[in-house]
Amino acid sequence: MTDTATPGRALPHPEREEIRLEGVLHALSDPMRLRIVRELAAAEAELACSRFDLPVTKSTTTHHFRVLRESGVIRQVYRGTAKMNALRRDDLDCLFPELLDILLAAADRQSVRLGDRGRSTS
Amino acid sequence: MTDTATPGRALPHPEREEIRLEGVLHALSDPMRLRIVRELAAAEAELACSRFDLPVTKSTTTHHFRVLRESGVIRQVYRGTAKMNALRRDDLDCLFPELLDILLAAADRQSVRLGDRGRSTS
DNA sequence: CGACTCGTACGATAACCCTCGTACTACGAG
DNA sequence: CTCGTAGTACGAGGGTTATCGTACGAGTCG
Repeated sequence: MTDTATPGRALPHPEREEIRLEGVLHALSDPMRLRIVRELAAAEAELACSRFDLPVTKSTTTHHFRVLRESGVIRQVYRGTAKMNALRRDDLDCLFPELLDILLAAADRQSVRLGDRGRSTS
Repeated sequence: MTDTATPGRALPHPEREEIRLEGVLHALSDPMRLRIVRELAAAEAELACSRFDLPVTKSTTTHHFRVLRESGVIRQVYRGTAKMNALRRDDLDCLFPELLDILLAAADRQSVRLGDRGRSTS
C-alpha cells in the first residue's frame, strides 16, 4: 500500500493500550514539545523534523521527538533521509476522547492571552 | 464571610493570570498528584491533607501538595490545625474551558482500562 | 501546662531531564 | 564514488525532582 517508508529502520512505538495519561501529560508539559505538537496539529499532515525551526540544537530536537514518540503522542517513520512525524490522533482520541482537542484549544487560548506573537491563530 | 481560616498563615498562590498550562500539565503528570486531584474532584469539597492515604511519607505529601498549589491546580488554606485543599475549578475552567473535566474523565477511563481496582468509579 | 495531631523545614540522596557538542550513520544527488 | 543533508549516539554538564528521615512549629484537648 504505497509503502514509501524505509524498511529495516523501524522505530519503537508504544501500542495504543500502552499509552499512559501521565506520560502524555509529561510529554506535553515541556514548552518545546507543546510547540511541536501544536505545529503538527495545525499542519494537519506529516511533517519532517527539519521543518520545525526550534531554538535548540539538532540533538535536543531529536530528544524531544523521541519523548513524544515514546509517550505515544506522535508516530514517526523514516521516508528516505527524512523522518516524518504525525500526531496519533486516532489512538489518543480513542483512549482519551476530546483530550487532544481541548488541550490544543487551551494552548491556543494561552498563546493569545500571553500575547504570544507568531503562532496564535495560525 | 464566615472566616474560619487561621489568619497570619496565608500561603502563596499564583493569580489566575499567572497559571501556565505547562505547569498544570507537569503537576498532573505525577501519579501521586493525579491521584490527589482525582480524589479531590470526586469529593467535590475541601479535604484536609490527612484525609488522603498516600503510600508516601508526610514530607513527600507536603511536597506534592505544594507543587499542586504553586502550579495553580489547588487552593490551600489553614483551618485550625488542618490544611484544607480545594480544586481551583473556577480559575481553571475560565482559563482552559473543559480541560479539567476532560482530564478527569481521561484519568477515570484509564483507571477502568487498567483494572485499577479501588477508586475507578468511586 | 502537657500531650497529641497535623503539617513544615531542612538536608541528603538518587534519579531524572534539558541542553549541548562532537562524532557518527543513512540516504539521495551529481 | 563523493559530497551534502537529515538525523542519531554518546557522554557530559547543570538543574530539577521525588523521596526519605529527623527535628521543629502551630493548634486543640484534657
